[in-house]
Amino acid sequence: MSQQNQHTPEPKPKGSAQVILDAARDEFAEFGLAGARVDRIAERSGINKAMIYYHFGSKEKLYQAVIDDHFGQIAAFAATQEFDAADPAAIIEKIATYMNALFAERRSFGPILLREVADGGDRLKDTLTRLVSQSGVTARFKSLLAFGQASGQFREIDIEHAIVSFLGMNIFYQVMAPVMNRVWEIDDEEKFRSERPQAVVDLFLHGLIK
Amino acid sequence: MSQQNQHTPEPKPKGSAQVILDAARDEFAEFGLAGARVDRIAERSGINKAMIYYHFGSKEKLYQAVIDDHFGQIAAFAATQEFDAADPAAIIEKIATYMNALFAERRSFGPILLREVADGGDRLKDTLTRLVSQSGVTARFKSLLAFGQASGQFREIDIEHAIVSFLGMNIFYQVMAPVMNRVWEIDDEEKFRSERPQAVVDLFLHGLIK
DNA sequence: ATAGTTAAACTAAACAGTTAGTTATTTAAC
DNA sequence: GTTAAATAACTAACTGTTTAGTTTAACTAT
Repeated sequence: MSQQNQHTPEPKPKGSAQVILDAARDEFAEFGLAGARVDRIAERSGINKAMIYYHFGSKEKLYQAVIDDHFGQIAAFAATQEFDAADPAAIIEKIATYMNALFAERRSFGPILLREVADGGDRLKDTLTRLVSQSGVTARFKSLLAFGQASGQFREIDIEHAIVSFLGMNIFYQVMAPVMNRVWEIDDEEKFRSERPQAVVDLFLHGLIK
Repeated sequence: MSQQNQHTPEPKPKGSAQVILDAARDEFAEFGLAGARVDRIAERSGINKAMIYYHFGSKEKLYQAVIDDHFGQIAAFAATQEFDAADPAAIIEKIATYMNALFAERRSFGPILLREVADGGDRLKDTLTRLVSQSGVTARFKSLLAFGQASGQFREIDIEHAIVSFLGMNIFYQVMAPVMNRVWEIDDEEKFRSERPQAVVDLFLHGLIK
């Protein structure tokens, strides 16, 4: 049964709080916290403005709820993943592919992230720090590179800088795409985007290897 | 008369349009176009609000003027640079160092760029496209990589992806610093920032070499 | 005269947040 | 199992404030 067929008397596909959250996500991605209009979120969601205040209390709290929702979903996905492979290259490729998919599938995430960082990132720091430390990506990535160095596969390089470079290669295009495409005359965005993880992994691994 | 001492009748170190522009740059970097307040720009600059409209016409036009001013200064600097070295590694290092210095010295540039990209980047595309094509960085970078490949120094790699990766490595930390520092526990931001160009060039070149 | 400038008061619109009241759904009492 | 009370979900209209942008009436230096 897809939704409720037959005898179920309540046809509620989504709670209205979730409908508001979805509309708010799009509004905040498009206009930012200061530029977003509560009336417009009400219009987009088809739900009365007073309900937004009823459910979320204020525009600011609604914005925070959107961010928490985003990171909650990422954390939920990350929790299901296993990174205990013996092959460093495979793990690196897996991370690159996941990050790519994250930005490709949740297009509102990029703009919200950019604006939030421009605002100083205060609403991000706690949630993101918790997500990063709980999922343990940094520690795993570090031990992975350290292992590669110890076993003589990888060159001696600064691990912190390598992580930042890896993240930069991955995320930069995903969030900058609208401008990059125009300036560097990339016509087929989807094609280029889908090629990215492989290109990143290729350059990164060659950069590491002795 | 508090300002003018002695005999100088015009104590004008900067035209007031420029003073407004400087104050507006900080305001827009901090709050974005929608979040910026014209009254606050007047207060910051110490110049009456009416003068802002006298000189710039509207908040939107003032914002565009700030962006044009930024890119104008970058273009002016780029015009003085010479990239005709025979050594690919030296050119790559030069570009990395310049990009680093750009974001380090003009801290308001990062936030404005981020917000502008989140807004779709329309106010950026024309100016940036002109700047990139006039300075010819892309063409030069491409021919540089192509030369390296032809001469057998560099591996066969996709040049577009390599450029995007290089830019990502360089720019990502510069604009994301406030959040990155916190999440990845980077204590000495200035030290890390200054190390970046070398780390980027090192990884990138090793990634290219056969 | 003219261009640049200031301070202050003003307007019209936009906006976040509220209110008073309505309808639906759940809970408890009989 | 029906009813009444309580709570949750909802609405249209309103309020008070903020804001971009204007105007006016002065002043200063060329």
